[in-house]
Amino acid sequence: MHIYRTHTCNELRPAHSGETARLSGWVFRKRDHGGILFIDLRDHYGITQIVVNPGRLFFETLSRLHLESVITVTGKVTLRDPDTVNPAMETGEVELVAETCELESVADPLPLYLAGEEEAGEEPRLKYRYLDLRRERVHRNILLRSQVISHLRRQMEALGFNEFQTPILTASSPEGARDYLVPSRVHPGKFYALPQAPQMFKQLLMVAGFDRYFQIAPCFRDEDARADRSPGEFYQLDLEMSFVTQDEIFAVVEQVLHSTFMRFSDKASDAPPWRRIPYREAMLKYGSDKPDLRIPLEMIDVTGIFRSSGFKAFAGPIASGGAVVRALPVPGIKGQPRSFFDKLVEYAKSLGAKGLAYLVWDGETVKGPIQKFLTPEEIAALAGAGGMKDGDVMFFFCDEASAAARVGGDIRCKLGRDLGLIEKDTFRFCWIVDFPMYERDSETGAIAFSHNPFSMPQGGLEALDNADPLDILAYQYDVVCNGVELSSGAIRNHSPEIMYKAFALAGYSREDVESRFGCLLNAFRYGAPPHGGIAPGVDRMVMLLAGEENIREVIAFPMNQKAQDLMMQAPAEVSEKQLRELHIKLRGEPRQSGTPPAGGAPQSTTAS
RNA sequence: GGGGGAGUGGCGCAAUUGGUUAGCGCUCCGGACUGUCGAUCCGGUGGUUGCGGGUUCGAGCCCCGUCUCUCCCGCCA
Repeated sequence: MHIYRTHTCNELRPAHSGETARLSGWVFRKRDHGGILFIDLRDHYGITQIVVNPGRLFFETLSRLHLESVITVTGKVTLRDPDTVNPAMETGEVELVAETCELESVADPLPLYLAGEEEAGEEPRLKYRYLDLRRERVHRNILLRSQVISHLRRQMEALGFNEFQTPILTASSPEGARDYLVPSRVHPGKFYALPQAPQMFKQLLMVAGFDRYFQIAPCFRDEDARADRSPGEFYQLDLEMSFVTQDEIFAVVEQVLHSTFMRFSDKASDAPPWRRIPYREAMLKYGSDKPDLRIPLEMIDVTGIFRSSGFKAFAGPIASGGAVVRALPVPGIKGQPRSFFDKLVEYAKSLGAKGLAYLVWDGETVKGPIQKFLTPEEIAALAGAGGMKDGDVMFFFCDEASAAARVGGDIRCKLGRDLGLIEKDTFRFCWIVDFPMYERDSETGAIAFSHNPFSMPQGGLEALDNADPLDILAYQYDVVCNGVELSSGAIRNHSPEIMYKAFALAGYSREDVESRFGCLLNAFRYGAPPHGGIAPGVDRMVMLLAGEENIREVIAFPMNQKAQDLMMQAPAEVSEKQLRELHIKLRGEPRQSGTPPAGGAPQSTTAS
């Protein structure tokens, strides 16, 4: 007999009754009746009830054993009496009657309680992550992640993609997020950077003629966390294809993601081809470039109706500052209490709006704070534009276009949540296409790349030469699911000539481009295939599939919001010897934390 | 860098407008119990209410500072 187990804890069934079996696992729960002891023994696969009868030498030991101790139990598989069957357990028709028992690992009292429904706070959970990961929900999430990644690999290989590795120690990229830097021992004063994405490498693999690349790629960006953004590192299904159009890339992503979402979730999922929404339309209708299409509300532009109206708070900014007015019609909420509208006005102000105007269609009349400023004709025009019926309410957002979109888009989502309008159990996918190539920097007023500077501008060189830069669109696209940006990609600019021009519009000289992107530029001089790609975020995909609101729930060992690993205590100080080898001298004194977290977190060092 | 929320025994939470000795569940420790399945019952240990100052006859609660966690903005080519 195997020294640890003959079966897993989710294997024994009535058919095994009478057999002698051996199980190993963690003591999940104990029910001690003094004369008889029940132990729920848990392993990766499931739970089996162990019965310990009185008289066994190990009865007393087991009854005093702490939860989560690891034991090996050998005994007879026995059918339970019909009235003691537990239908909630997969092994609930049988139990193992212990004859011998080995203690493999005796547990100390636990800092977290695992068998209860209530969940500990994030801090203890992350500090004792190896315990937290035993809990069924997180355990299942991590397993789902493993299966999703495996499925993605098989899909990609079936589509003729080859998986590559690219360097982790590489060069700092001059555009984009803050880099994580790694000092060089051999080259004093020089640094590697961890890749923000394998962007250049995958393009160079296309230049090298490999045609179809993919990688479950680790990406490192020193940016602050969000609920759906892990600080430090995350994974992308990075892919790149040669000799392709945007449509072909879309087809690959639609097939791979759709098959993944169908396979790993019971929720409905939009069948390809997915809706394509131009960036400008998304910003107008949804106030966001990652619209949650489960919310059945859309904004409209009503700037023209207010331009010459008597409502000076809107007409003034439209005339003088180029403000716009966006309207959000919401059906059937005239019966909401006054407090509902007051709270929404306060909420709008908290978002930076000056106020929140609205009109209520109530029977034959239209009421609301701004009704008295508008003529019947103007109100009729609004009713027509928004298709207003009795009971409907129209909210107005007047500001510079991006601010109006931001506030309107936020309130659209809030109303969707608060009014319970979000479609249940559904994944709504869309492509956001035709991103602008450039935008005006809000601080400096200069023209800057709005997204990826390596994207191919629509219209090519001719557009760069002749069009207003702010009107030029890029072959740049995002995949969005339920308001979560899953992926961003582009058809790349593979022409040095177009690249010089594109960068010139953003204020880069030829010399700048050559010094910063010389490698890619040079590669493109020796025969570069037209190519493009995309990189869906694996963590976010798993988060959506697992139904989690927080990305840490699908990462085995996540860092906290301040980019600390509470379990490994990273980042940490290093020895003077290590610093000396790396030619590094710290500039500031170590900062004294007021209260180290329980267990003594590392004191952070300020190297400003 | 900025804004919101939170911080009370090991864990999760409570404590009327500022008013008695800071309560409850779980864990833990001791005891009882032969069919439970979040076992039950009895008893017990465990707290400088994150930290430092202030107001007050009196502070878990109010004020100031500070630290920590979290959500958001900035940031994320």
